[in-house]
Amino acid sequence: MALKSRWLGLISAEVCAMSKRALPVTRDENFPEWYQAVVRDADMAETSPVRGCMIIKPWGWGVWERIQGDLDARIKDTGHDNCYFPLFIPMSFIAKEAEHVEGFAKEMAVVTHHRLRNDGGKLVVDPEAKLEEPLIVRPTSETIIGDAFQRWIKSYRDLPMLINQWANVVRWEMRTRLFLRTAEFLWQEGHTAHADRDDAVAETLKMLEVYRTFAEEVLAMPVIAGEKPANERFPGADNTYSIEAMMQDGKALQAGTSHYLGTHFAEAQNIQFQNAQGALTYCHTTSWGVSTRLIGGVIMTHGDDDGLRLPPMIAPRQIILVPMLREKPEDAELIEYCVSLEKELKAAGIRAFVDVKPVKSAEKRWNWVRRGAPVIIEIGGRDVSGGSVTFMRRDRLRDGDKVISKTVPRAEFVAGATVLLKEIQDALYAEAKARLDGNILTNLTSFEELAEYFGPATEADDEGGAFRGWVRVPWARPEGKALEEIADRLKALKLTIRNAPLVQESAAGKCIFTGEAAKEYILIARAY
RNA sequence: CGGAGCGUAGCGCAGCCUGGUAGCGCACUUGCUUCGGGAGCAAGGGGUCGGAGGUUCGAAUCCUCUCGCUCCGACCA
Repeated sequence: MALKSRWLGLISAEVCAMSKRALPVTRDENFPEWYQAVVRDADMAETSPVRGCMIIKPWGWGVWERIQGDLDARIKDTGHDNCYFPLFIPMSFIAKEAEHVEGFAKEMAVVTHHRLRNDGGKLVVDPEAKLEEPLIVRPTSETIIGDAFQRWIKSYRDLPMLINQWANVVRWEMRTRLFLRTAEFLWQEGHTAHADRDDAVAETLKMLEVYRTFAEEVLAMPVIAGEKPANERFPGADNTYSIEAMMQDGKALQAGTSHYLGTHFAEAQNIQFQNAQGALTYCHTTSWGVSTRLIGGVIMTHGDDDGLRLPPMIAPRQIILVPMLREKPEDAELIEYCVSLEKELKAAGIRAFVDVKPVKSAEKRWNWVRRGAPVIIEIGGRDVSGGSVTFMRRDRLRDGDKVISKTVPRAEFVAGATVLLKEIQDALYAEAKARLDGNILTNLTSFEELAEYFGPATEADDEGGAFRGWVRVPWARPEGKALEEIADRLKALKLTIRNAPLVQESAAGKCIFTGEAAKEYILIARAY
């Protein structure tokens, strides 16, 4: 048994002998550590000199670009136009909507000065350069966009006003994790104004559906779309909807939200229009967004113990060609073969890439495995002479501990490459879908059973302890104080209500919290 | 901001208790040999031990303060 491995000293010799994985830690050993290892070893991102902020590396950025590209098209297809609003928002704007301020006040970055001064060799903030009104760095843009809407919207003929922007926002979070929660993050935020409630609610649900289909079709990440309970609403919203995805440790990840804001912002910012009868009326507004957090969701949905597995649709490079270079004259032939193959694949609309870096081919292979490239081709002399292609599928990398590679005639590979990528996309989705469907418990009828299922919230759970899925229970949709109490009881178990699925059968039985007749089912889970 | 743990080479760690100015594995560089595959041998490069004070003849090691990271709590896309 070849135990001479870099993992010795990290993992026991027995574990090592059993399998050699591309990451220093497995999901079972410690899920949070595994997550960080993937982010690092897949070259996705790293922490920055600024606390809580991240540097998105080319491979991670490439994924974001794919996400942006596809989602942007869907947003435009549903009638929205892109635009851009400033990073800075006058502090007075934020103060306009009471709940909104309340929700964000504790995590806002504030700009108070506009100049530095050299004070005896030391750079200091120039007290003379104090801004009359402090600016806050946008945590979201409802208020500054609302201010524009107020000027842009005069008539019912201006409605609906449908806009979107791709931007960075800042929320000064206490605790950050790369992609999942960073102080600065990237997102798109859609903002719309409508003549009436029905139209605004329809928009809110339409965009939720755009997110759902996007997550499932592009990210291969199955989600459950539903409405958040009142205590989880966006500050200033009448209704908040979310899509929730199940990570491999069973926790839920809110992957996107859509809000019906009623007339709260319209009233606070005087967004009014004259209706057909000439009467001045408040608009109903919505907002909706998804962020770089999606990338964290992709990692925790599809990653395995060898690193990331990217759905082909968002992989910056879909098929990697690794020539088995040996620093010999034949190398040129290998490279030529790879380059011409790359050309053929590109002609078929595939993002192919020849990795000619002067690095050992085995090293290159494992680097691409960790990064999650969907297909990795290795071309040696035999492939060149035989006109064949030897490749690995990242989604089915191993049979036991053995790496599976397959050799097929070159023409056959090229002809089937698009289908192959589609198969990988579908396989990743199917795997994740089976996990989601198979881990929602629906037979619990009391809070005690719920508590028993999840067990006491222990430290061990946080290191990849026992897997706990989600629970679906009937409830009576209590509000106000009753809801607060329920949230507290759940909180003690580290649980939250994720959402009430939009698609569900009519509720039967009694609310497990209040004992009243159930109105609907809700999902409860531990969450990110 | 509270609780716990941790900061020693790019990554993962040992050394700290019992002070004597750094070590291991992987990665990196060079050479030779290998080669349908996460190679072997040899020779190298890289660290002011998170930072600042203090104790001491002498500090990675002891003391104080500070900064940062990870996990948990509160908060959240």
